Amino acid sequence: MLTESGTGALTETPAATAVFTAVLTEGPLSRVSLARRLGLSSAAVTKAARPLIEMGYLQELAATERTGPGAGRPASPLAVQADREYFVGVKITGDELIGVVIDLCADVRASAHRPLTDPGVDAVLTELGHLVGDLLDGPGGYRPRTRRLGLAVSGDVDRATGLVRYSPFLQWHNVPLRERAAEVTGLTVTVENDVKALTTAEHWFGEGVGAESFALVTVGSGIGCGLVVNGRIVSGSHGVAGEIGHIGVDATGPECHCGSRGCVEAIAGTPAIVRQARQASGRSDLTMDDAVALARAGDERIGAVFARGGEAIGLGIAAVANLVGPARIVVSGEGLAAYDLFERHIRTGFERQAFGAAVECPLSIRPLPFEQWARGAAAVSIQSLVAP
Amino acid sequence: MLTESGTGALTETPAATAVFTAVLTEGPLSRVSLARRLGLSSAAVTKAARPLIEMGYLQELAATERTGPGAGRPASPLAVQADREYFVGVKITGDELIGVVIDLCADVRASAHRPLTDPGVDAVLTELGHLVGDLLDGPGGYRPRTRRLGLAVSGDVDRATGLVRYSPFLQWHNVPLRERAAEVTGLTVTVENDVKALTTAEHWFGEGVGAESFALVTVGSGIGCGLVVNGRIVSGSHGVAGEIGHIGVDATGPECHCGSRGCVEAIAGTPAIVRQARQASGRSDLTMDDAVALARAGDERIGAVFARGGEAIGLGIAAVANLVGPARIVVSGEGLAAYDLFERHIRTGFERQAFGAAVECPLSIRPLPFEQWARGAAAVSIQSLVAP
DNA sequence: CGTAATAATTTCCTTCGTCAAGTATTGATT
DNA sequence: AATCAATACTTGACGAAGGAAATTATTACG
Repeated sequence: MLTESGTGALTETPAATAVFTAVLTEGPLSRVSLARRLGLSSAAVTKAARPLIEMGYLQELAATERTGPGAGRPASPLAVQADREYFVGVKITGDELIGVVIDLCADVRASAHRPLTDPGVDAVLTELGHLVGDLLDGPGGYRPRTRRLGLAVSGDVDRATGLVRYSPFLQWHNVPLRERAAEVTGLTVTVENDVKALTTAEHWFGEGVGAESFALVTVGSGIGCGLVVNGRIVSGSHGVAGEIGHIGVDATGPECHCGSRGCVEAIAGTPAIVRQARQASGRSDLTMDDAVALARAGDERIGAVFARGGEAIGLGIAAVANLVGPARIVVSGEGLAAYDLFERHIRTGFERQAFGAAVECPLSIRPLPFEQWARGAAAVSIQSLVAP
Repeated sequence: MLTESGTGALTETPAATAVFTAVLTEGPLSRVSLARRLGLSSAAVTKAARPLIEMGYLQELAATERTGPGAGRPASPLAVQADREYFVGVKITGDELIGVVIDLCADVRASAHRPLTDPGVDAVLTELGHLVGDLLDGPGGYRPRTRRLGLAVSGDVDRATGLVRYSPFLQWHNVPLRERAAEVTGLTVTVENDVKALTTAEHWFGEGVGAESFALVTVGSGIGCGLVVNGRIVSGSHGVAGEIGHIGVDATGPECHCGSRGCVEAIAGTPAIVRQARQASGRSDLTMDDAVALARAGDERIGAVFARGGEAIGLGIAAVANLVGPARIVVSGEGLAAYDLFERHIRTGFERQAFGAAVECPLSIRPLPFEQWARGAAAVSIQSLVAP
């Protein structure tokens, strides 16, 4: 059972929030190093940490062996008590709900999914209730220590109010998802755009940790981009941000559904890859898996499709790097399941177009298990606990 | 004579900084409305404002007439005392120094310029000393109330240290400009990248006031972009940010010096416009002014050059809008002296490529007197006084 | 003139974080 | 072993910042 204040937020001082966030994201840290890092006195850290330890959110680790030449009392690092609380995250797509339970360290403890036959709001909420029940009342026994649920939805989402203004795949308009989901599940709900959720997760718990700015590029049927600048997620004033799918990279390229030609998405999106692979092979029933298999087996024409796609992605990434100058960039997404076919070409495209020192921006290119989308949603709910 | 603490920064509390910034940027405001706007108690505003009034930075305006039906004590709005302090700003280009004196409201009070024959650091500093002397010891008598100098330089500048890492036109490498300029002028110096300085000025004193995020696109020999996101300027981790000049908008377009084809800059930069106008007219000695005159007179081939350029700019702007979603966008720069020839086409290009609701982003398109660059530099030095 | 309404100020109080002093724990030196 | 220097952490007094609520100021309206 959890015992803190009613709404559940850790009602702490700014210093306590900073301390908890730092320990959460940057692993075990001694009080003194926290003080240095956060620009606080060590006394302030001691005071801020005490209630967090008492509430069981932080624990003191055994002293580590000394480093450096001098003597001195060894530090007793503060670490997150991972099992103190669990968080549910659910990614809602047009045909499936994917859910996970994570602990305070954002490690996935359980996962489940449910197919959706009807993307209507009511049907989705019913399924959501079942999914959350499955996750929390199953073997792990997570229910008693779980209070929060994060939902990730593609489209225009207002995180502050939990309103889904518009979600294209679900065809939802102005759905007050936070309230609805809270009714169904009894949990405190956070709703966030899927790409932003994933970006947040990566910023707090992944490769974006410590970066003042970074970008997450997702490759799938669409090409998206989440941005963190000056330590904060970029939201876009008109509900639009991170749209890199329709940057033009090849005016002679294929037509895009947006009306233009040679958009990144029209070359490198999963459907575009499949279409081009079918053309190249002459087999109209070719699947993505087939295309990957053929390319890996050395089919040059299909290899060229991936090469061209990778390069288009790289050019899009370069545009991001040139414009906002992130400290690092992560490229991920279902479309990168075949990342071995893409990687080199992404780098080629990036290096071709990146301006000046922007080429030095580290690129991480790796596939993304679909479950990570749900983890992103759950990570947002951790964030809402810590920094509401 | 100015009398505050040694270094000159207004050493205030966070609340005082917020109050002063709000009055500075959002015009006269009563204490109560400031309190509401800033989320403070009115008592806090009273306390924060008092020393600022005593120091002469703020003044209390006469009560304005009541609004609304009810009665009540009229508000006495706080306004900036524009003449309390003056600021010098200098834009350093490869062949000229442009300087201005502005008051606390960022209104230009004096301006001057000096040609540069030698872009070497020492020569520039000597000229800078003369320019500042001309500005401060001239008719306005600004010297006694001037302590700060802002410098705007193109290229990679570290504002925090005042180091010019690299400036392409000046061919400067790692010049500790802040220290050097402080020696020469005896003023407290701030150094900033020119586009960022202009963006900052627009954010605090221009059309960007009140916007949580906005973008300033400069059109000149290059195409640049300054960004404010979540209320803060975007700096770029590797010294690169706002580079939109090399987004590809037409793969069949002219070659660009960057090695690619059809970059915005290769189509719409001033040199590109001139080159294309020469081609279109067959006159190899055509100047920019000639091209503008011919286009305005109805020359269709040259008009098409501007049309194409404007559209390219619009496409680049759309990329910015899609990626960061600014609340508004200002398009400006010397290249827009002929903005009547560009404007419609910029909007066309923007609307063609802007994604979803991003088309609703308000675009301001207007020319930019060159002196504004210097004003931007001076505005940064105001900012360094208020929020160091 | 009172009275309601709004603005600004004052007083008192809480809270947060710093400072400086003290405690704890280690390795090195005698 | 005893001491010392170095580092980590804790404690308690203090100060500064901002809030709450009462007080004063100034208006419009009856």
